[in-house]
Amino acid sequence: MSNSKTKTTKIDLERNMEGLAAAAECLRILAHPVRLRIVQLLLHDRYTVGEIAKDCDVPDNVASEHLRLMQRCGFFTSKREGRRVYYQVAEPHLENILDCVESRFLS
Amino acid sequence: MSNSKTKTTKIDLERNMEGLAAAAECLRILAHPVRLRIVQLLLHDRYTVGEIAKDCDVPDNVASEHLRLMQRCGFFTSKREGRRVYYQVAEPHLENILDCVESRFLS
DNA sequence: TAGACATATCGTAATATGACGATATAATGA
DNA sequence: TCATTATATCGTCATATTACGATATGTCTA
Repeated sequence: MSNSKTKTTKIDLERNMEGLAAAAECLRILAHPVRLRIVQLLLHDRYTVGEIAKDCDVPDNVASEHLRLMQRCGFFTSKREGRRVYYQVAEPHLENILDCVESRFLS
Repeated sequence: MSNSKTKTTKIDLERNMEGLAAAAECLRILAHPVRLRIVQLLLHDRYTVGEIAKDCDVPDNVASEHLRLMQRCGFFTSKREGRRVYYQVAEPHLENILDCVESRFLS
């Protein structure tokens, strides 16, 4: 097991595991077909709950729950305008991750 | 909702959703701290079940189950040598995805 | 202010996931 | 062959996730 080229301290390993734990949480959020679709949409423009629900073919409350989940972990922000609420991307790394996903699964 | 620049057919949308469904499955597999650690390890070298279990600080059978899961979805292959079984990466895109993850969560 | 519309939240039931202990299989060596 | 080591599999329980219907909240307009 000691075939690594660079020295790694116990602190480094702890940091690494903490980072991976945080990453796993975010990936779990992302790991849902409707939520991936929502990310895809919001990377191109902002949308209301209703628009997203219609595009994804799910009830409004389900769309709202997905959006809340992703807002909680920092992916999106929302802004009410009248009776509508617009969501938009807040986490810049989402673009990179979706690029990876798309290059593997959509070609 | 019709503010897209390029035309998208119904077929395209179906393909897209299918791709996203497949992506979601893979992301679910990836979305676990121990499994992310295993991917990290195997991207650098091949390892046995026991080595992985020790590094990740989990029982051997748990490591074995994680490895089986990731082998089932095509991430890894395994090769027995004597009583040991070596696992190694089979899916080249794992490197890209882990790069994304690391650039966001380990810096 | 009443009703309609858009969104959010809550309770719940079905299903999936994760970890564990026990046991099974495979390979080695005494 | 028997004991040991390495890995795999199984049954099970605790917990997490998801979707759904019902209801609540916020906003607009008649």
